[in-house]
Amino acid sequence: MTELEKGPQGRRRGRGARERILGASRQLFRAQGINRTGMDQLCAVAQVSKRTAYQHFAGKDELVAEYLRRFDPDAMSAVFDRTDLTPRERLLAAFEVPASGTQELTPMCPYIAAAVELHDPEHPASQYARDYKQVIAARLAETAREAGAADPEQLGEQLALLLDGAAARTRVLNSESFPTAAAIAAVLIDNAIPATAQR
Amino acid sequence: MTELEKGPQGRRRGRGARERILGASRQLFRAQGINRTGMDQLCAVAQVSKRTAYQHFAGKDELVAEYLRRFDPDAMSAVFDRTDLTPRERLLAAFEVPASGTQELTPMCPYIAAAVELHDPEHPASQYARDYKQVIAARLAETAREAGAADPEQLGEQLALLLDGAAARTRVLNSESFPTAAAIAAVLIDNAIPATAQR
DNA sequence: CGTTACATACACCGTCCTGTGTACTTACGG
DNA sequence: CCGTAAGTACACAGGACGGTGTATGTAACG
Repeated sequence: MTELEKGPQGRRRGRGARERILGASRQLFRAQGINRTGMDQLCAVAQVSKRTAYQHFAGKDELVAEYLRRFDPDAMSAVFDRTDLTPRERLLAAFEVPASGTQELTPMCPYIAAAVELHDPEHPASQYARDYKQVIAARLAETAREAGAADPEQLGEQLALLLDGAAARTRVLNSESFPTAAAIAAVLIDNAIPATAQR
Repeated sequence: MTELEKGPQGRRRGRGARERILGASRQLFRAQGINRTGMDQLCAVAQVSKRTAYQHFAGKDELVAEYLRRFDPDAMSAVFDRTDLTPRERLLAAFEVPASGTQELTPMCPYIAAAVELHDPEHPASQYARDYKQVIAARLAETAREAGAADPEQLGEQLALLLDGAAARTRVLNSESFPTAAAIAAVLIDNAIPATAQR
């Protein structure tokens, strides 16, 4: 399952090596973690020769960084760019569990996972993870401002912390924690928006 | 620095091998992570021969599990067993940054770090991490009950999520997040305790 | 057609890792 | 004082890992 599109014949390969490598990265880094995924296995899944992989990426570190960059390049625009919701509803929508019908857990936020696994704040991927987290906090703050929060920066940082807490806790406990985070978020949002701004 | 107590002469070693191994684990797993710490290096720091290490621990996995078990065996009793504080104050004290005068960050919660690094929910250390997190949530819930919270279980789970969020976010952003978590905790606690129970 | 950029197969290097085998030394306790 | 348990030194197996060298193939495009 999750076979990663395969051509008519068993033989596929051919031209799109870079994309196939990044696809395999998403699959394997999520399923096994970064450190436990060797380049050999990754190339096998991607149906790409090892040589080709190293012609596209200077090393595994660069591949990991690119994997993170590709993961959510527009920073949860599926939530923040929704025009059918009020700002307040958008803030709450950020905590909705994406998993639809399946029974599987929300996967660990890959940015946190990478920062922990790589364990080096100077690693390009760690730096990007930091940037991403700050962008998300900024977008939350911006939306909080639109919602009329008294201190939007603070509310943004608080909601960002809730997202990370839910991600970490879901991973450690092996059970969904986003509903708890959503409940907290509701309290914080109502507390942060002055009564005069609510409708 | 953090030299790990050294005897009068440079030669130390001798009898307390097991404890020295666990001491070195604490030091190195924290500083470098579990996967990036080899048994060779660990034995060198512990001043223990590799053979001795494997006579005390069946393998690295068992050592990691024991490292976690030894880390905080009484589940934050320094916070929860304080008799000089009201239950409400104890709940807030859980978010105080332990670092006193130093400028270093709160280190990543080793239980989350282990669960992410090992990446296997069946690993003994991952199971213990899960247990530990549940114990902490239970102690928070118990304290919440003493403080008169309307739904102590829920408040306990919420505060536990805040702790994990602060830990994860501190690690990713490389800047202290516990104050933010403490601010949220204060809001949640005041919201959860009925006015009649407050004083 | 021929050029060129992309991809492949496959062997291989050096390094690190967990873990073991063996033979030797030290120190405590009865 | 001797037996036993604890620790030591050191080499090495066996595998995974990241990464490279080389020579070959092939599809697209001018």
